[in-house]
Amino acid sequence: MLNLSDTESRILRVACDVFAREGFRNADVQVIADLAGVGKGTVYRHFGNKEQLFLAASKHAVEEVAAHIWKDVIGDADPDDVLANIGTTNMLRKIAASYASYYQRKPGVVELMIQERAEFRQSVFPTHLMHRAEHRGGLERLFQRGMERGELRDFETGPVADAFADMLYGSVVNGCLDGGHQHLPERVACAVEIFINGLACSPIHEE
Amino acid sequence: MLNLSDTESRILRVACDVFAREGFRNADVQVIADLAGVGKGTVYRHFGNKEQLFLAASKHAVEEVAAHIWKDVIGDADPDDVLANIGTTNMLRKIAASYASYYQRKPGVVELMIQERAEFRQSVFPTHLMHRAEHRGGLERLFQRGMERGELRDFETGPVADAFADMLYGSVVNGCLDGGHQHLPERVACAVEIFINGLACSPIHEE
Amino acid sequence: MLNLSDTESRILRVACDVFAREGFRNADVQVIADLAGVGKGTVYRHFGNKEQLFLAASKHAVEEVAAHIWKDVIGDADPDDVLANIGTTNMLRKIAASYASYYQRKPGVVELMIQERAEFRQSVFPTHLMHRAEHRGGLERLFQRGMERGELRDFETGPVADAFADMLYGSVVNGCLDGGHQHLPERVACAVEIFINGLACSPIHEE
Amino acid sequence: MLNLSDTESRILRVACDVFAREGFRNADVQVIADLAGVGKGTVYRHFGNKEQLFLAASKHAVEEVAAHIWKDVIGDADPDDVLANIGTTNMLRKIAASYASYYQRKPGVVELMIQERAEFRQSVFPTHLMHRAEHRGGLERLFQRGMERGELRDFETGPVADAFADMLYGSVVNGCLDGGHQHLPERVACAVEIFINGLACSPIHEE
DNA sequence: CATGAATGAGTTTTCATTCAT
DNA sequence: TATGAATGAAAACTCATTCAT
Repeated sequence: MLNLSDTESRILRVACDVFAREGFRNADVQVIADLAGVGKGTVYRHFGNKEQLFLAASKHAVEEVAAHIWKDVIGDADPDDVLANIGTTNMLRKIAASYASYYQRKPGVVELMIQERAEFRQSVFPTHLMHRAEHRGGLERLFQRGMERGELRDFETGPVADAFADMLYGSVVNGCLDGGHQHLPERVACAVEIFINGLACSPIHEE
Repeated sequence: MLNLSDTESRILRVACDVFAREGFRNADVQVIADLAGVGKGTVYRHFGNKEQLFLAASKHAVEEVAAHIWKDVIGDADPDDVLANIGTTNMLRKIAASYASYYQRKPGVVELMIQERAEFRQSVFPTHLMHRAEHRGGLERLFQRGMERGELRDFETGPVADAFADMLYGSVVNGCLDGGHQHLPERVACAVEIFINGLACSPIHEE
Repeated sequence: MLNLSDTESRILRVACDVFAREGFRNADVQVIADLAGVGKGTVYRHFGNKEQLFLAASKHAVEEVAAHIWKDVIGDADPDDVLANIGTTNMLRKIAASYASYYQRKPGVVELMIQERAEFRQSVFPTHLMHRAEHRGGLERLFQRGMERGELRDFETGPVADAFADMLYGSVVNGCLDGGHQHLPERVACAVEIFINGLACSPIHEE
Repeated sequence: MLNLSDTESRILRVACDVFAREGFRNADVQVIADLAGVGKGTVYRHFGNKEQLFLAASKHAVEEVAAHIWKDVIGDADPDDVLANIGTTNMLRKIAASYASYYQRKPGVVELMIQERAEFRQSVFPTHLMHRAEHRGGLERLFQRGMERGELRDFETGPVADAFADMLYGSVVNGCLDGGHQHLPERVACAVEIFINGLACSPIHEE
């Protein structure tokens, strides 16, 4: 996000790869330095310690995801126009599809997310990311609009946003095992479809 | 599952705690041995190495979850009778609720799952567990029945089972951050409700 | 002082040498381990960390000095008998001479004392040591006796003991530079003589 | 002593503080540069390396002590006049008192001396300093005069000067532990008094 | 002259694993 | 079979020194 020097972004790129491949604990800062073509001291000079390096790499990766989705779903258009044109449910489908396709191409970023959750007990991912992706209200706002437009049933937006994010998270984390990332788009699409339309034959919408 | 000596099950119990608290890499086998009241060599004699110890602990914990859910949902009754009595969707609700309540009480087990995914790139959790939990067909079988009974729409059972499991996984993993485990039941219940009934106002079931 | 295992005392002996030769910061624990013929881990297992190792080595050395002086000056006799036989001033001379001869033979111990003062801002040495050496009253007690016996002028014992110890300390520390330790006995003897008899021609004893 | 640029003397002043506080090994040249408000390269340009920087700082501090004592004891007067006026023993008392009061105010300088002794096995202090302080014969010369004037008993001046310096050194080094520097003047005064008048009741001057 | 980014040699410390008792 | 002392490979991190700007 902030201006990164050339050296810093090269280190960060390499760090993402190495941390994704080896995991946080297993990764050797020396290896990162070597692959980035700098001295180990340089890595420490710029990022302080291994932990901060990891966090920076993780943040960096996640911001790229957010930027990618935004570009994919909204592009240069006005978000409201897009929403008006395609409707809330299609918007959700597009977001999910964009998500899935990103991680299909870069499954390493999933490992980064998992490492962060495992080591630091912080999930950089779900809702927060979406928030950023929308640059305002975020997912909750999207659900809010959908309800106002009569496209979605009435729910509290918070829990629904959580549920959506949790589902994506679960799909991506479990879908990226043993090369399963190749089927990520289908896996996510199926989940989203159920999420939107429900599994049961006779919905109790009118309850 | 297999017959564990007294010593072994004590070690395993302690290992679960320590691995959950410290993470796999961070955990010290010496500490586990001390807390279990045995020598370090004894731990290695029984479990070979740290990795196998972790895997055994993880498996142990997950089997307890499965047993708990089975007892909670099925008890001593005949599974088919239970299903006939309460219906497929309520069965799903009960499974999810049981799950949530278990992890609410033992959030450490969630950390174990995450560690396993992070370190060994294996998710011990979702489908597999359900399989075991049902002691036959598992989740897929349940969905199969639901479709046959006309309670669920027609889907391929595999992807639906994945979607359900992914959703639970995501809810639990993200719901157990910063003491959030206290709200796990609500979080899971909301997700399941959406999953069953859908988010959209006008389902396209008939499309 | 406490029972040291064979391994521990070997490590300690080597550590004294290495710390004396290289200084605390400059010493490499690996070198100590190698010279002691044990693995580096063994050193850490027994002494925790470099700092504690140093402190243990320093304490060990100082206790040897104390034991040496005691044996030299008192031997197996009764301290009071010795004092009665030779008088207070000769006792001081003997203590100082024993001190000097010890450090003449083992100038490395002086470096240990200096390192401790420099790194940890604690002077393991002067009064304290004497205290231990006497196994009761210590230096102060000796001065007390001397005054009671009319051999010494009236002073507060505390400051006098400090002055005596400071003088010994200064002589030893400065006398062990550039191989000067060979002249340590003379240097110390001269200082003690002045200390006892004064430098001025017309003492103001009767003031 | 030599002409120092503004930058150099600022660096030196800061270096004294930092070395005194942290010790030689522990001190970080970067910190010195920062506190002096210059780049790290500038420090190296002016002083070559860390060791020379320390030695320069130490020398600087010691020269200040010497200048202080000189001013305190001699002022602008003629040294011989002062000596004639107050006598040798009082001169010694004044030197010691001035010494003590200086270190009482700047105990950091003591640490510098100790560091130098510990790291470089050179004692910048005792005799040498006095030499400089007197700008000729120094301490030895003073004792020489005292003997000629019949104020001091006959001794070899070298050993006596050593003894005096050792005693001051020991008092200052051991007196500056744990805030003990507040009592430095008393500690030193007592030692000097003993040094001058002797501890024993019946001096053997006439032996 | 001044600067401060880059470097990498050098050290401490940890801990899984072994094996003699 | 149980033990726990010994081991040493492995890694994080520091900081004096250099040198291009």
